[in-house]
Amino acid sequence: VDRAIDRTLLHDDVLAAARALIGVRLIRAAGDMPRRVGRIVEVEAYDGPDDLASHARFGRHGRSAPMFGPPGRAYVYRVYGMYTCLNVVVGPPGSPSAVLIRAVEPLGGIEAIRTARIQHDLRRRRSTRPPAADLTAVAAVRDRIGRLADARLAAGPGLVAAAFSVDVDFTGIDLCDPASPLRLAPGDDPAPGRIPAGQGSMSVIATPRIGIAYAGEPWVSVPWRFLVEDSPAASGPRRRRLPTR
DNA sequence: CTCTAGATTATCT
DNA sequence: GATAATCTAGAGC
Repeated sequence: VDRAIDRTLLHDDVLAAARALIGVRLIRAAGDMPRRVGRIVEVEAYDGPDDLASHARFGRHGRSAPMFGPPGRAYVYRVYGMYTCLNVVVGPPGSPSAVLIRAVEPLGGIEAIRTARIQHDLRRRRSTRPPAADLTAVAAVRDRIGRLADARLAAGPGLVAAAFSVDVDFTGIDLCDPASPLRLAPGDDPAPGRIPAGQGSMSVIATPRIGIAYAGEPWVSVPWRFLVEDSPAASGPRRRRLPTR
């Protein structure tokens, strides 16, 4: 069993906690499936009720209730009717801040991750298509996922949840408990928020957050998205084409 | 390569 | 009743 991260890492203000989560390992243990492990390479910070991009702006009720709880728990919700997003609750209890895990670089259990991605896509397809087993379409999904480079398997918030089989049932679980089916473990980085040399760039950059245009200024512009510069596993289009294994 | 439409449903006003 | 912390396919260049 792995050691979990030190929860006090998450006691800081939300920006410090978000930065500190870069490089941390996300671990998924599911029954008899091989253990899935990845390195967090991209996050976004959502601050208390004043942040008009945050789900906490509606107050302490409904899906966002875990945000108001103690740090280190998961806040998981469904978005756009079909995707799931994983957050780490941070800050002292009562301060409803959280960090969205936007992208993870797969390190272990990669075939299990691929399988989970395929299952997720097929499940999504099943709800919209007739129940007939459309073997051509199923083969197309398997083929598309099978060709993806490892680094693209969890390169977006909805893809992280799909790759690590995170469902909304997981909201509220303790990610700092080494016995949790989904947990956080320390990376072997030389310093918080830093990536070892040879594993890509050392630097962590900050940009505005994605997909929150509704929040207006200043929230659309504050640089509260943190990512490993040039990481091939970060979300969005890549500059360079990746080998497709 | 970039751009855009459309899928889908819990949660919000 | 409207919208959303997204993603993919397909069209156009």
